Amino acid sequence: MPRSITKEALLDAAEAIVLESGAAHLTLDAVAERSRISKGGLIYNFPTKEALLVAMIGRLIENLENRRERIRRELAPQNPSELMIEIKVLSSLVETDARRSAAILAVIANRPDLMEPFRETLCDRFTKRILSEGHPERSTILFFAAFGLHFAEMLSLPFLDPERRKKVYADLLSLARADNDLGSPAHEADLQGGQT
Amino acid sequence: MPRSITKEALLDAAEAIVLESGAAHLTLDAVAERSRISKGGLIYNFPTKEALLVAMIGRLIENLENRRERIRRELAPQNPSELMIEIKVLSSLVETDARRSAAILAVIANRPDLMEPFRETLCDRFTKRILSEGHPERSTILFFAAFGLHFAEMLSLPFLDPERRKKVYADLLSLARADNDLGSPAHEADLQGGQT
DNA sequence: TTTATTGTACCGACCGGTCGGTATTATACC
DNA sequence: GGTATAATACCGACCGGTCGGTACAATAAA
Repeated sequence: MPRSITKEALLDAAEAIVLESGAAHLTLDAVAERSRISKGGLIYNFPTKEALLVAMIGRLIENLENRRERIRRELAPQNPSELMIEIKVLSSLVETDARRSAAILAVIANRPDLMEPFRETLCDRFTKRILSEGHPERSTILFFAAFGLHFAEMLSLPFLDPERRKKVYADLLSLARADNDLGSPAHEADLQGGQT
Repeated sequence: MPRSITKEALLDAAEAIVLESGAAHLTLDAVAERSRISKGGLIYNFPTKEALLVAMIGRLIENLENRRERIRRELAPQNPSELMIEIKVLSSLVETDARRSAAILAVIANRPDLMEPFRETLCDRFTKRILSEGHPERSTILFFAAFGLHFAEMLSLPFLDPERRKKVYADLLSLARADNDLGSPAHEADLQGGQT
């Protein structure tokens, strides 16, 4: 049990507040009231607001990594590129989950410095894994398209209706798959076994 | 003279605070202190915090639209698509300008509702103009790639070093140009004259 | 009893905003 | 010209209220 029920409820409440009212309204009292847990209970579980913010990013990263591993297993038979996995991860975040990521905005707003670990995780994955695969120019474009799409959703910018968005993610994935199949038909073993 | 020197100084200070310390630290006292204008002076120019936030988005939109018009004039000989213009606009925001856009985060954090006009502007431009041009699937991918790249820069996610980023923007632009040249070689007049 | 957890009253710092006042300049009247 | 009037731009002390955080008594679990 990595986190208690109480902690989860508090984090849920915090996310909900950010979504509904903006990061500026994320106050300890508001979190306590919304979760129907007393302020004392909140402070017991998260001694400072910083601890709460850290836990919020933590849960977000955890959620993303769980998805990624699940999708990695699901796609394994196709011998997928890291880019394909990443696109699948982002597209798997339906509206609700995508908007939950907006909790990051609360962290950026309150304590930009706490973003550092997340920044590193994200960028490392990109540079070390995706860029090192075949055809970095195309991969970069596909990655940023998926990333941009995700951010648009996160800020609920209604560029695209759900069906169209799904279609775009599908397009991105099939383009990535095409690159992957085309780029390295001979050394499948490298991608599978390589663990850098 | 659309805005006074004082107002500009106050908006500069507000942007700087958001960049350095996060939206939560954007307080009236902080803006006054940083701009070395008294709190009274600040309130004289922006009667409420909301007015300050509105002016912040206003200046951002203004800046973007000025760039767009300038770039539209510059590219006019090439008979550019809206997508090309949009990519050029985003790529013209060098690091400093891109990070200044992060002032939007302050608005989202403090008063998400004030984003509405900006949201509409952005999405209208996309759906009405870019999507209506030839080959919407490719345009969508190119647009979101540019958008994602911009957002990454805004949040100073160091995915790419400056040279690489420039290269990606150049790639996006040449792809957009290829689509544009290929898509409508016969009816240039339509794109030029059509004013919907 | 000990320990873990919760509820609540409270504190001082800080927040957005008000208000009485000042400095400067332009205009009006004599 | 000299002086009263007024508009503009700005100043900074202050107010009511909110914030993150503390103190501590009450309760539950062992």
